[in-house]
Amino acid sequence: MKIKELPVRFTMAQFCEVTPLDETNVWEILLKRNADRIGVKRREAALENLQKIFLATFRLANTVGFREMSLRDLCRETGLSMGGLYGYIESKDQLASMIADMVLYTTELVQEWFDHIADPLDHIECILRANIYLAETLQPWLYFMFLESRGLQMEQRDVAKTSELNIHTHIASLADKLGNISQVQGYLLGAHCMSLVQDWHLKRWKFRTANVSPDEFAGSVVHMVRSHIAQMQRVTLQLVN
Amino acid sequence: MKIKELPVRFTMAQFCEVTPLDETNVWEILLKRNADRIGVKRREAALENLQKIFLATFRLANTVGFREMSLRDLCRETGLSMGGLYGYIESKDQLASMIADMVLYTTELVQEWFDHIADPLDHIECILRANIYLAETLQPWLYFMFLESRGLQMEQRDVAKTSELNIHTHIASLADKLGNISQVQGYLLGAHCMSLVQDWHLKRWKFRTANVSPDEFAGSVVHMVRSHIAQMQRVTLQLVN
DNA sequence: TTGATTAGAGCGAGTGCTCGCTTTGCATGA
DNA sequence: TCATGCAAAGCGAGCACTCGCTCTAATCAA
Repeated sequence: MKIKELPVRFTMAQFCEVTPLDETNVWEILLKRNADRIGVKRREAALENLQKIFLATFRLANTVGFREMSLRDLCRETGLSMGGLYGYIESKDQLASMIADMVLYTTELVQEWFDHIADPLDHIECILRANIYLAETLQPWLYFMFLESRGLQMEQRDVAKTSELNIHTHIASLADKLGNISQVQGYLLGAHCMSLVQDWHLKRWKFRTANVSPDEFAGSVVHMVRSHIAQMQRVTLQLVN
Repeated sequence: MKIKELPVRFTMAQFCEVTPLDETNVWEILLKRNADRIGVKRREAALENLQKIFLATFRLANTVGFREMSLRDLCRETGLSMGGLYGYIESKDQLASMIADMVLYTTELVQEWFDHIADPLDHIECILRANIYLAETLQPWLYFMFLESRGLQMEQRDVAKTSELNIHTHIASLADKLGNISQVQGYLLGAHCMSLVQDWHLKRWKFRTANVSPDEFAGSVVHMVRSHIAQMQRVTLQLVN
């Protein structure tokens, strides 16, 4: 199935079928995008160790924080030595940069997937669903970026902000197409959408204990956004008549 | 004006009139709650320096992060010396604990302010508005807690989570009173409310550049939540008939 | 053997915190 | 009014320690 064949109200399972970003080839993409910096030649070992390093980084950074996670902790957690670790990264900062790069790459990839959808409301629903399902697959990556971006170098620092603003203004411009919605209302709609979507990876602990599925969550978010827009149009029409 | 005299759709200005948490007496509360640990006796100087220390902490921690902010940075920023600083705090960790304590104190204070409001929908609106306006006054405190709670000691660690869960379940239980709303729907409503409210202090940079006022933001959030609830009840009724 | 990979001691920079010392603010007595 | 005395408050070099990172000897695979 291709992306263009997805129904508007697509599920997590359907999304996973069409996306080129599942949990196995994430590591291949990572290796490919940083091939020049990674000294280790044996591809299999490299993939395995990359996975170890990044999963351990997420485990440590997402519980105590990236800066307070020492490289000695990381070595113990991965089973690698200091020297071994430095075959894959060239500095601790650059380890964070690789994560930022990966997040930027994937979010930009999704950005244009639904430009073929004519109806602005449906277009918004697709963007919401895609970003929630993406946040399900890449949760530790996105969570890391949100919480640690302050500690990164200038270049990576604004990745999270720019990515957010891109989607935000995209949704606002779609709202503008609907008519009967003021500029401020459209702007706030965009903000609310971002907030609701990000909730899925920011509060993963909450939804896991409550046993809420990504499909239920996405359905609820979409319902809320659609109700909000419909009510705005209804009220404005009342005022106009 | 008393809290019980507030209209349901109260504004930021009205909220500021009734709340005992404005920007000046925050420091008095802070001093009072930590009087035993603060060595400095002269009240005026103490208040002034406490303000300097905490504002500088927010400035530094909210740009580079609390753990990577060194106490020497803090000294430079406040104009105090290392020894002078330690007249007000007993350790760097305890500086963070004071912030956590303050946040816990204020959020618990607001918790029961609107229990006299009978209509669940109005009750929810009041909770939403109060928490947004509170987030306007205490933005750096709440932002700090959200981003740094991982780095704190065990006791302070869950302050943010517990506080969030309290309001979340409170809203969910109010939704339950409305009838025609399933448990999952109510739970997700609570989650969405928290997410939308927190957006105001988490993305302050965005709303500042876009020149959105707290009243506009609160109005939009309330509109969205009310539309969502109304639509849920409408659809369920249709299914029932 | 030979090239790739690992191990882990070691380095200097930077950290949170202490402590002996100096400066400040203010009640007192003339 | 003004010198005096003395806690209170502030200062900052120095301590022990951890950090990110490097480097060389040992080990492994082919």
